[in-house]
Amino acid sequence: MALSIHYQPEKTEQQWYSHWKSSGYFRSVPDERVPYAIVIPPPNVTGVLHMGHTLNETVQDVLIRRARMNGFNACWVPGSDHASIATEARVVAMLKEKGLDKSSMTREQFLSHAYEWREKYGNIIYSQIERLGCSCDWDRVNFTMDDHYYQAVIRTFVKLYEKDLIYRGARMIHWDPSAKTALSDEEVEYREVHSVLYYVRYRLEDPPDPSQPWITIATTRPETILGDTAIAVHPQDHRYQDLEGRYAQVPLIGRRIPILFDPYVDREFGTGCLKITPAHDLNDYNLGLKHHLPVVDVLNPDGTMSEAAGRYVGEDRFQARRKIVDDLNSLGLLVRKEEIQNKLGYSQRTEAVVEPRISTQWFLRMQEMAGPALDAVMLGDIRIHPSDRFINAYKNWLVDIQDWCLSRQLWWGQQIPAWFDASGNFVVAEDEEAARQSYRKKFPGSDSPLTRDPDVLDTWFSSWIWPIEVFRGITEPANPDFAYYYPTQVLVTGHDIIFFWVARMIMAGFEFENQKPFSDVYFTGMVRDKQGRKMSKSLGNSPDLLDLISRFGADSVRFGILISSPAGNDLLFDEDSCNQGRLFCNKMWNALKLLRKWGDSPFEGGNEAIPKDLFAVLWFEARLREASLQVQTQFDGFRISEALKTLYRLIWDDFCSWYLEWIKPARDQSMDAYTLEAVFGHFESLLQLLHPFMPFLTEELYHQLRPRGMGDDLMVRQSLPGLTEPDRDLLEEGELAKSFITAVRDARKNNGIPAREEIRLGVMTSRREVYQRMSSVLIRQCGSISLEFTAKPVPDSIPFLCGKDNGFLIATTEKGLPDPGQQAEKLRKELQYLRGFLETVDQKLSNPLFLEKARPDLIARERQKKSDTEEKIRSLNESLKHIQPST
RNA sequence: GGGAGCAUAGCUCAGCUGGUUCAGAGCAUCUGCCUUACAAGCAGAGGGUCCGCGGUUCGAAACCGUGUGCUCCCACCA
Repeated sequence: MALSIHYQPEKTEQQWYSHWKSSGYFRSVPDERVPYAIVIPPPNVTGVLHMGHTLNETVQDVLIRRARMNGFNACWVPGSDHASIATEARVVAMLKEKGLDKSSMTREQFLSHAYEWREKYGNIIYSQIERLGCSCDWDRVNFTMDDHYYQAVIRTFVKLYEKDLIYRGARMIHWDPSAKTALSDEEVEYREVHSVLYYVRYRLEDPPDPSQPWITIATTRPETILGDTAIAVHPQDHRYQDLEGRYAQVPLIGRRIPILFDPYVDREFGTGCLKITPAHDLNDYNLGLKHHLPVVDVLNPDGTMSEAAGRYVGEDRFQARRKIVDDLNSLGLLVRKEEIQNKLGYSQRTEAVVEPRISTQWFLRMQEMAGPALDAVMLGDIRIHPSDRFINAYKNWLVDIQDWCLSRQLWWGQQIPAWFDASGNFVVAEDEEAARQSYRKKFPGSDSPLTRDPDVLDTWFSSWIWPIEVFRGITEPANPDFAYYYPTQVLVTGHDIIFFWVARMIMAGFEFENQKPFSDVYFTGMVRDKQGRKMSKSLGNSPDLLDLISRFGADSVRFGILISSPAGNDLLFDEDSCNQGRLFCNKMWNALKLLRKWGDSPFEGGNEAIPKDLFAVLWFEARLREASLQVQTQFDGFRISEALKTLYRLIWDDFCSWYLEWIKPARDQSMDAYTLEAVFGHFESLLQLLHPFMPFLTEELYHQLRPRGMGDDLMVRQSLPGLTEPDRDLLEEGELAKSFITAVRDARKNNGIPAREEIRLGVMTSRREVYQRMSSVLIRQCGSISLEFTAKPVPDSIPFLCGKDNGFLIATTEKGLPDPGQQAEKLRKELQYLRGFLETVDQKLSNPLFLEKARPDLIARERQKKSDTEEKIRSLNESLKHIQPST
């Protein structure tokens, strides 16, 4: 069957994927092999795969496929995250479109809509992961809202509560007015924005100087003026010394508030007077506590003004700000406005400006858990790659850790297992029955009905046990899977969730299992576009993965994202790199066509098939080993992108451009059986090395190369080329052959001798046997009819230099070659360079300090350099002598 | 305000233990080739103040200090 001109991924990818899947290759169960487990960072259940995922999943698949080929029991656990706040926001929006309002339905009704949504869209992400070729064990899919998982989350909550690590209390927290829920500190993103600083006059009561009846404060949030309960100045601020013990009036509402002295106030900022609104600012809250100030909350949970805001009630906070500024202005209380830069907190999920808000929530004490998590990384029990950048951040976060606000005022998630009686007493238990028992014990005699806390838990409180519970480590702690796979090997994720997820998983690992969750963490960079901008929906610069795959093929996309991905650095993604991947696929496809052609017309010359180009075969053998070792080293250091580059060069340059050309039979000849078998074997080794990166292409080529029996699939072939030291001499000789051929091509080009014009070659060398070994390769590749050894320069030839050896292009006809004057010029330049080089070497060698202090082997190397260079110069001079007469 | 990282060819980046892997790779550019696997290809070439300054050293792209310029993280200055 004739092979198509180009590789056609669309014809093979889906087919191979289903073959692998139905053959059970993705499935992993405990056995006697060493496990190699990776848990996927669970994408949001209703999300689609973006380029960041593409990078992460590809890296994971590369690691897991390579581990599988290396004989490990590789297990990649897929799954998804219920993503409480993000998903709930989307479901609410979807309902709104249908004319339904969350607030008018029961929890059960809402959840049934949410589950319906999940049923409808929750599997999209999995099919995209499949399209990418990921070898996940699909029998192990976990979802953070699965029954067992839900149960596990509840159980950990109860455990921590019983250890007194979870508490409930009123604190100032970050509030998302759009999602109407509390957030953790980590879910707030600060952005630099342009703001207006308003200078507002407050009337002083009984002013010490009646001509100065005002005190002016500066604020960026005039709408919170209505919640002011004091004004503060610095105790040493001479401007305000006479205000001690006096009172001022809040504009618009006339509330009487004290003027306090507190060193917290920055005298340099604004007017040096600070308005204090304990309900709406963390610092003010703390000052309020210190000075026993009342708290006036002027905002509703949805960000509108509350009853306390008087006539502004019901207005949106930003609307109210404008109105209040207008009102202050018309009352003559607005002194001036000033543009300033400041930072505002935004909700990571909804983009709403967060409000500091006093609220009763559930918190987890983190201090105690931070210790083991810190030690694990600092002592190297868990290794972070690349380490330098992230260890510090990790350390700082843990050292200065804050308690974790766990509760969210949402419905989509694990409902907090706390039950309250009518008077606010509560118990924490795994289920209602247990809660009742516990309640009776704790509050004997009281028989109030119990209602469950309506709030759910932070999504990250469920994902932090991911590496444990995907193996049922919490709900069925004694099960064999958990014992076998935990701890897992590698976690591959973006560095943006180091605190959200990675640090907390490490804590959970030690807290619940007394054991790290993984040994290595590999942080990928953020995927950016060509101009370095973050990929985002609003910029429209995030390519559609399925579209990319349909245009380039999954392997090319994998290639494209990996080749531009230096470890840990942000990567600038450009479609062109996928195209480069596509060209690479074609290159290999064409190599296959060549091999097939050779295989189709085998050598007819009898049994004594003497390999003509044994040198080439042995050289490539060595080169393959060398590259395999490099690749292994690169994998060991998680330099995945480098490993792919190594293979790319090995395949394109060494295999295709050199090796295949070297062994290519002459036009009317066939390939001998030995070489044929060798090159087929080499190709298979290359396919295997490349398979983790480009699984579809390599599997297809593996089967196209020759017929295979049942179950002989590349994906499960477990014999990666052995890691034995290559023959260094052979490698060096291969390089010599390459540079000789290049030198001849260069000389041809410089002297206008077409590639097909026959020549003879002469070489003046001390390594005759080496040249003899590769002579057939050199002769053919140089378009020569012979290679002659000569003791002195050949007259009327074009000389060139190859290493220390002199080479000569010799004419085969009477007509001769063009005037070598051109070439002489080139050689003179070379000579000049060599003389300069020799000078630097001589300088070193004549420096007594160098001879005294440098390592002996380095001195020997310099001496070698010197004699080599001198020899080259001698050779060149001699060649030039023979050219000169004719110029 | 605190901390971290980066600066090497037009672009994106390697360069690990200071010295023959030392100034590299890919892409881009230029030149010549429709050579019987591949023109989506082949062959060849050009291209650099290794950010500036100072120091350590026999020797620095690499180590130290410093300046400059980007990037990121953390932090409650209205």
